[in-house]
Amino acid sequence: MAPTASLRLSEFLPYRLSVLSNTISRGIAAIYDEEFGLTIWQWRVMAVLGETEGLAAVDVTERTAMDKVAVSRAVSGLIEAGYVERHAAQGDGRMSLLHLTAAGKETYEKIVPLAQAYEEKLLEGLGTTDLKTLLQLLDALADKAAPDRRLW
Amino acid sequence: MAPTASLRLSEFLPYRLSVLSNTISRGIAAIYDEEFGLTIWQWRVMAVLGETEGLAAVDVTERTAMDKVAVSRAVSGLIEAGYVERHAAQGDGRMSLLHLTAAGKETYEKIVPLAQAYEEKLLEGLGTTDLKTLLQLLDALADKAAPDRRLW
DNA sequence: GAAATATAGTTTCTTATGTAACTAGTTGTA
DNA sequence: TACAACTAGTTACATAAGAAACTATATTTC
Repeated sequence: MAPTASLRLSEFLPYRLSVLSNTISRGIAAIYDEEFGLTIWQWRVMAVLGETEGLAAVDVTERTAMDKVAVSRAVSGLIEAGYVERHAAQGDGRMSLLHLTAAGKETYEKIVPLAQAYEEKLLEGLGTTDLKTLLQLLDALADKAAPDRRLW
Repeated sequence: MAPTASLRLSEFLPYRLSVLSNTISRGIAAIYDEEFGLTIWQWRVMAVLGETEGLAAVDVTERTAMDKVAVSRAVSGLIEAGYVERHAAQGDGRMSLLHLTAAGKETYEKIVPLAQAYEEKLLEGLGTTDLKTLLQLLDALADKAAPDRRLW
C-alpha cells in the first residue's frame, strides 16, 4: 500500500494566515463598530478618503481591494451616517467625487490613532528589523499569490 | 492647527494581512471547489479527519478555528456528498464520531498533494531560514492578537 | 434522586456578501 | 451622427454566515 498523504492543517501556511488575519480583523472591527458604528469596509473607504479627498468610487475600489458593489454599499452607509458626501464630477456625468464631511473628518481623526495603537500593540516586541523582514516576506508571498497584479 | 492624523491603508499591517490572506484563500478555494465541489470549511473538516479519525464535532471546532454552526453545516454537506459518515458515540448520546468514508479518503488523498503544491508555489524563492522566520513572526503576531488562546 | 446547570449539536432568523443584470453616461468608429 | 462597445455605479436575486433559540443528553448540586 502506498504511503498515505497527510497534511497537518495547523502547519499549513494558508490556514495560519487565514486564522491570524481573521482574528486581527475581528479585533479591529470591534473598534470601528462598537465605538463608531462602522464596518470594516466603511472604514476602508474613509481611510482612503482621509488620505486623498475627492476620489471617485472606482478609485476607491483600486485602493481598498474592494469590488464596486462593496464600495457602493459602504459609501451609501457612510452618506447616511453623515460621514461622506458626494457631488457630481464635472466633465463626466457617470462619476461623482467623494469627500469626508466635517463629521467624517472628525471621526477619521479619532480612529486613526486607535488603529495605529492596535497595530503597535500587535508589533510590540518585534524590532525594526523584524518588521522590515515581515513586510518583505509578505510582499514575496503576495507576489506569488497574485503574480499578475499588485495587492497593495 | 494640530497636525492631521494620517494612515496609509496600504502600509497598515492588518490591511495587508487581510488582503493577502483573502487572495490566498480564494486561490485555494478554487482548487477545492472547482475540482471537488468542496467549500473551504468542508475541506478543513476533511483535513482534520484525514489526520485523526473518529473526532466529535466539538473536537473539529477546536482544530479548525470554526464555530459549531459552521462545523455542523460543513459536516452535513460532507455526509450528503458521501465523504463523511457519522455514528453515535457509545457512552455519550449527545455526540457522534465522524469518519471519512472510502470516497472521502480517496478525495483527501487527491487534495493533499494539490494543497501542498499550492503552498510550495507560494514559498518558492524563500529559503528554509526565511520560512522559519516567517512562521516565528506569525506566531508572535498570533500571540499578540489573541494572548488568551492559541490560534493553531 | 430531582432540579438546576452545562454540553453537543441543529434549526431558525437575520444580515452580509457575491454574481448578474441593469441604468446612465461616455468613447470609439464607420 | 448614429451605432456599437465600454465604463461608473446601483439594484435585485441568490447564497453564505453569524447570532440566538432550541432539542436532547449529561453532569452537578442540594
